[in-house]
Amino acid sequence: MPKLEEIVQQLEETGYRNTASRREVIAAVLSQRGHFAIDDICQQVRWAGRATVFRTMKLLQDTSVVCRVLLENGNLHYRLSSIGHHHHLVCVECGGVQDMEDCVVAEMLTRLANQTSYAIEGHWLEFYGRCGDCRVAKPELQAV
Amino acid sequence: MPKLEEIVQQLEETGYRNTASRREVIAAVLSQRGHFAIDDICQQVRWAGRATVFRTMKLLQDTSVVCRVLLENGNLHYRLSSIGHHHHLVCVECGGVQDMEDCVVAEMLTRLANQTSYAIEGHWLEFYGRCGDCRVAKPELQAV
DNA sequence: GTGTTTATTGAGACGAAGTATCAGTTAGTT
DNA sequence: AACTAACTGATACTTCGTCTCAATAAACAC
Ligand SMILES: [Mn+2]
Ligand SMILES: [Mn+2]
Ligand SMILES: [Zn+2]
Ligand SMILES: [Zn+2]
Repeated sequence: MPKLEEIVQQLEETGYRNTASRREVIAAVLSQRGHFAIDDICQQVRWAGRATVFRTMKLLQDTSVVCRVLLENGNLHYRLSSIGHHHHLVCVECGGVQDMEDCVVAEMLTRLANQTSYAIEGHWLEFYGRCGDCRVAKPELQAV
Repeated sequence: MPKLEEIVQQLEETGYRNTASRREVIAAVLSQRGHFAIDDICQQVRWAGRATVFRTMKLLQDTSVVCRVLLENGNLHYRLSSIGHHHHLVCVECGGVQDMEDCVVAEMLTRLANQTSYAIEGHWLEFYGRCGDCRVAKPELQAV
């Protein structure tokens, strides 16, 4: 979990400038718990403009500081990420997210490469369910 | 691949009314090739309003007449679907889509149920790559 | 420090996607 | 024919994200 200074420095080494707005957005992101929408950052930020929030979020995606979480309703959220490529287990009740560090489909990629003529370049995978706590709280609903 | 009359009849049996607008939207959907956006339907339709197109598309999703295709850029498209649960292999160059009838992660679900406290209720999985034809046309780009 | 260059900023316009409202219409039923 | 609940569509609205562009401020060289 990198700190503000580390992130800024890494950006500087890649040629990005160390600006006050950028720092404010990154600080707001680092203060988040769980997953959050871009709009959450926009509201938490004082002077940084909306466009800058979007621009900075894209930078943080590219540098793997945050990962994207596709909610079941289609909304796109973000989340601090200390690991590389991974997938999510999202609780549809409490919104809790669990990282799955082992990529389930990695082993599938070579199989796909053989069975089809496609060259696989990427994939999107999210799991939805109800976490243990929520199942205890409302046991009447059970997965099929 | 169900025909218009079959779809309408199935909807009627579920309590939905057989209306002219609904038929027009469904007919437009059935005329599509490959994947399409809702806006494509809105433009192809004469009298049916935009709200009705969205409403009817939701019906067609629920009855598995169409499936959703999440494009790499985040756009949501639709596609006629004759099969049940499946996933997609999307060519990022030509937009071609190939159905993957075997669900790769099905076997993973029981493993997840054991390893975590989550009750898995659903998942989203899409693959992106370049199809055989596009690879032949522009062989310089190769997947890693 | 001063000046130059170039990336960056933010206000605001814009567009796409989807939802909410609601008075008027229509399908199915009696 | 009358009734009623479902449906429609125009329109307003929200949310998400991009684009533009004049103004600003890093970084760097002197
Ligand atoms: Mn994550
Ligand atoms: Mn499909
Ligand atoms: Zn993966
Ligand atoms: Zn599946």
